[in-house]
Amino acid sequence: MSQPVIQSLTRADEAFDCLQTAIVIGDLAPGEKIGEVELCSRFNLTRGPLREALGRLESRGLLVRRPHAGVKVVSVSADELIELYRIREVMEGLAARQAAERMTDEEIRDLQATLDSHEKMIEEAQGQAYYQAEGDYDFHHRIATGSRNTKLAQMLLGDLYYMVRMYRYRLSTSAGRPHMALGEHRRIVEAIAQRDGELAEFLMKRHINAARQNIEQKIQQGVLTI
Amino acid sequence: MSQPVIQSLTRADEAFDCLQTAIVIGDLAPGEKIGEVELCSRFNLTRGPLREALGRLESRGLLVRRPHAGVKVVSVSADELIELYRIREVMEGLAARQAAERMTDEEIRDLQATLDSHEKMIEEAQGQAYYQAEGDYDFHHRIATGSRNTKLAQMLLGDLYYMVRMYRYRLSTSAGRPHMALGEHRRIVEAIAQRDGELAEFLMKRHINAARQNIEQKIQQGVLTI
DNA sequence: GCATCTTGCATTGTTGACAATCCATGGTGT
DNA sequence: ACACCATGGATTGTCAACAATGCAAGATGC
Repeated sequence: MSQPVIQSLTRADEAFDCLQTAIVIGDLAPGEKIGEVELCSRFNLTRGPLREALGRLESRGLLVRRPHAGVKVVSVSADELIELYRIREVMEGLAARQAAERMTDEEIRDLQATLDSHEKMIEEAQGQAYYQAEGDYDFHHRIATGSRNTKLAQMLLGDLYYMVRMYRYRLSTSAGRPHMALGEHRRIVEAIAQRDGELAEFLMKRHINAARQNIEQKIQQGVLTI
Repeated sequence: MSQPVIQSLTRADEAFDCLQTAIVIGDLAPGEKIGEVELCSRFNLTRGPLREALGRLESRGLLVRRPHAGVKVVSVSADELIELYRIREVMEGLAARQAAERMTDEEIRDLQATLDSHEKMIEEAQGQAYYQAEGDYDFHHRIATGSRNTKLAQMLLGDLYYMVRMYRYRLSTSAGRPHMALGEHRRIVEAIAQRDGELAEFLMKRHINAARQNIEQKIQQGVLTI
């Protein structure tokens, strides 16, 4: 008998999730100053749980809080976004290497199947970059957990990705990039399937490096203002 | 006129600091289950601020919380400690590289002076590994902030170091290691002074790799049980 | 007319009481 | 005697009122 494992979500947890997604999808814009009472009415909470959630969000760096002065959503500059990608590069490189060493054969097959479905999506929904963005997230998510490195996965999934996703809805990937990214994903998985950790790390680093350059280019062209 | 910048610390901040240091120095042992009221009386707080602090600590991974069942200090296994060092390796490698590119000349001079004082300490207090441990922390701290990568510094200083320090008081570094570590530090700073980011990264990675192997060895020898 | 100080208001921080949940102990039935 | 269920106690989660602090608007002096 599998236990239900409902483990009654506490209000603070709900508040945390709500706020986090609200920030990530841009419902709460970066730099926006928000009052506690306003948030309470908006999410049907009382201030107790809300404050606990705010504390958690703050320690994760999604919002900043000055005593008696209020709380506002963090706004990362273009430079900081680039720095985020530099961090991703080394951390996900490590994740890929450890994933190559530790993922089960079944997980790898699943990953390959995932890429197949992504390919289909890209072909069918030509130009619909959204799927690719979600797919990209899915891919990196699996590698992070596949590393079997608890803290690494926690830092990637709990900290970095949320900050990156904050800006994803503005970063409509450029025309040819989804196809290219898929190819890079394919090669990474190939390396993992061959249990070649060193190669997987190298390819992953290059993959994220390319994504970073893509963004950097757009910022310089003025296409993307942050 | 430099502003006082007292910015009234809130009770929750105090609570957070108190608990964090209590956990780090081992006053609250890993795995120990702790009640809220007990903590309140121990640190002279009320439950409101305490709970907010607990939330923050939880999201940083220093303690785990099950709804209605209490909170206990996280206990990291030997394997997880090793994994922590793997993460440090890549992240601090990046920090060293960026520090080499961005630290001011003054900061570098300060860093060199710091190493000089460490050397003195090691010579004078032969065997007193504590200073070395603190010194080691100081060194890595400066490099992290010197990287000018806000998020990177935040992740290193706010997450990883605290977890590593939890176990530092047990990891009395072995006999010859302080001297060797100091030499490694020297070479890293040298590379930074020459603005050779690539070399700084390489040396830092090797430095942390050596520390990891040192711990791994001790665990295998059974000297260190976690 | 401009700057500075003061006062009032709005917002955050804190507190203690109340409600909901879990754990353990003791009882009962088989 | 063992297992299961029920009840009591303790602990956590939640709430609403109170206190403290910062911010802004208005008044006053230069």
